[in-house]
Amino acid sequence: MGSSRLRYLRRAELPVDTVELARFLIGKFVVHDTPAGRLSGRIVETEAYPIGDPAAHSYRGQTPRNRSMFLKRGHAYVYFIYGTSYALNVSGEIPGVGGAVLVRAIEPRAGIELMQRRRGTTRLIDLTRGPGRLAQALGIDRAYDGLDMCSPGPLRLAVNAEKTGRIGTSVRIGLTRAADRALRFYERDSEYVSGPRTLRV
DNA sequence: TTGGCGATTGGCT
DNA sequence: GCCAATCGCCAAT
Repeated sequence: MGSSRLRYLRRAELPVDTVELARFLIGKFVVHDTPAGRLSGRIVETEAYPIGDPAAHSYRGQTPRNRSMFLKRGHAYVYFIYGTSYALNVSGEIPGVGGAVLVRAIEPRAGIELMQRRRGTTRLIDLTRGPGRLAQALGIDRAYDGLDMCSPGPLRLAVNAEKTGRIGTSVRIGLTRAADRALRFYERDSEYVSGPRTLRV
């Protein structure tokens, strides 16, 4: 079992590049400490929304909604989409430059019971597969937008001694613009990756 | 002030 | 696999 102790990631450990960060974050952990206990999961799928990307919310410049994308790397950018779901991102560039990594799927680890309650299902596989689902399971909403995940606080990035499996690459999911760019990263052997089978080789 | 649209999900076929 | 639900954002009026 891979349950060795977690160590919080320092900002200096994060690559100063959104695409590199997207790959780096595979196998790392999202940790949410709540009054009801710790919720955590191992990141198995990400997408990069880098500088100059027409599909990125930051493409047309800073606005009230996307301002967290312009914070120094390691800050949470949380947005609400389709009237139904929140999505958790990690900013990936220097201050004033927009770029972020969408966390698309995690493997649930700590606080599974609480996640099941929040999600209204006990099926592990459906708990945190997809950006909206993992945000709901972890209890992340707009209140978490702008939080520094590399400083003391409820939401952190962490790592442990587990090895990361082979990482696959594909186009991103659900886009119309810049839909051809291979900016999605995932752990090949994970059961907890979202998206169609055809994107999983 | 407004309307078109989106980095999704869940339910139904 | 397909499609409706749902609502905040922002470019254009």
